[in-house]
Amino acid sequence: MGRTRIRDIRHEELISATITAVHKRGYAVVTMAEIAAEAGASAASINYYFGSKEKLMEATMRRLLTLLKQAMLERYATAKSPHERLMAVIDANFSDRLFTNEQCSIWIQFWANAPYAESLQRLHRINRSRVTAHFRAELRALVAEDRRETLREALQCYMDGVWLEAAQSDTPLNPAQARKEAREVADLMLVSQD
Amino acid sequence: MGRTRIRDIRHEELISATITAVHKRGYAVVTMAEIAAEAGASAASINYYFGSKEKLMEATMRRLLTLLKQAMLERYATAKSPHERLMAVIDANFSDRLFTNEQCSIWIQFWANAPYAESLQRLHRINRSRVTAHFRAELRALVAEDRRETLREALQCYMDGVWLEAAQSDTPLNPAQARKEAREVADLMLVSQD
DNA sequence: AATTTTTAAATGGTCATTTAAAAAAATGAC
DNA sequence: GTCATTTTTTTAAATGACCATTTAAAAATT
Repeated sequence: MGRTRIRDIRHEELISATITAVHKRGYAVVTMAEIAAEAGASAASINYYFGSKEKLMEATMRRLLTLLKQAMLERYATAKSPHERLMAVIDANFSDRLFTNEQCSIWIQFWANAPYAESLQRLHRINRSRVTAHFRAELRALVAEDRRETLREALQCYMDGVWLEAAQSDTPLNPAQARKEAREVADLMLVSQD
Repeated sequence: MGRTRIRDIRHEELISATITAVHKRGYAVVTMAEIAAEAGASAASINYYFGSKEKLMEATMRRLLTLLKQAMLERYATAKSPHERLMAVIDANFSDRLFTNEQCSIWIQFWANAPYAESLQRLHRINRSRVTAHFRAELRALVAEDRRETLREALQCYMDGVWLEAAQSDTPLNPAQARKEAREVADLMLVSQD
């Protein structure tokens, strides 16, 4: 058992601290010392556990992707129809756990820096592909082929845009409201199809 | 006449160089020396003309906002109906002059850094307010009141999302195609209204 | 000759990463 | 259980870069 216990705990702590510190200070300027302070550790220990600042950022982004994937699978489990499953993908993106100021903020930070760091770009693409695949699968049963891709693109861009706007907000977000609006928008687009 | 001629030329050149350099290297890591090299000048001359790196970034962002405003006004001039004016706002955002890899890229860079720099945040808010106001004004004649804000939000988020995605692309963008799709999306949402 | 523009070099500061040593935890023989 | 030994974890301090900004002087323009 607990062979790697401390190692795991420190990974958790330092990734958490990274999320908080990047949100507070911005990816562009946050320092190892600031992240370490946030976790009550020293900058040197980050390198002991992660090897470099870049690898820490990569691990942090990977954590965010895992959270989103989990939220998506959770909701998929109980959804029965294509329409319900489409809404499950939407709900996952705006779930209480994910749609917070801190996470929207850091998500955008990674997003903006993805084009300049191979490792971030890879992760970013994997994530987008997954969401695209889910949308395509469910829209197949809901929308005529000639409009399907337009609608999928529109929905995905809309969701990205909501996150982008949320990242600028300095008042607490309202995930339930965001889900409701996103469902309305999706239905608005689907209506003209039946 | 030409009293401030050279000054104006240098401002132009250095802002252009900033756009290119930030696109190439990222806001997070671009240096004064790189920007200067892009313009065939020295880092010291940037400080001579702009005072500091931060002020250069602010001036560059201001230039981008001016371009967008101009594109919007140009198209507004020939639009006659609310629907045409709505499309004018959309077209402006995806005009040939603005919807390029370089500009989408730098726009996202500024966007991501706005929460951490007072001067950028101010400019960013001014811009969003302007777009919001235009949309509200035109949608008033096109959409019932109870759905108006949802639709406006959706459209704005969609457009932001398209820019965000464009910034990740490494193949040349297609502004005409983007305009066509955006119009389709807008009409799709308007259809369910009449 | 006076003013504006330009830059090489100096300055001062910041930061990621490494190093070397200390502290803490685990191991295991008794 | 205890204590010496080995391994893991932690950090203070050193290192070596890098960079924005300033300075002082030269070059260009008026």
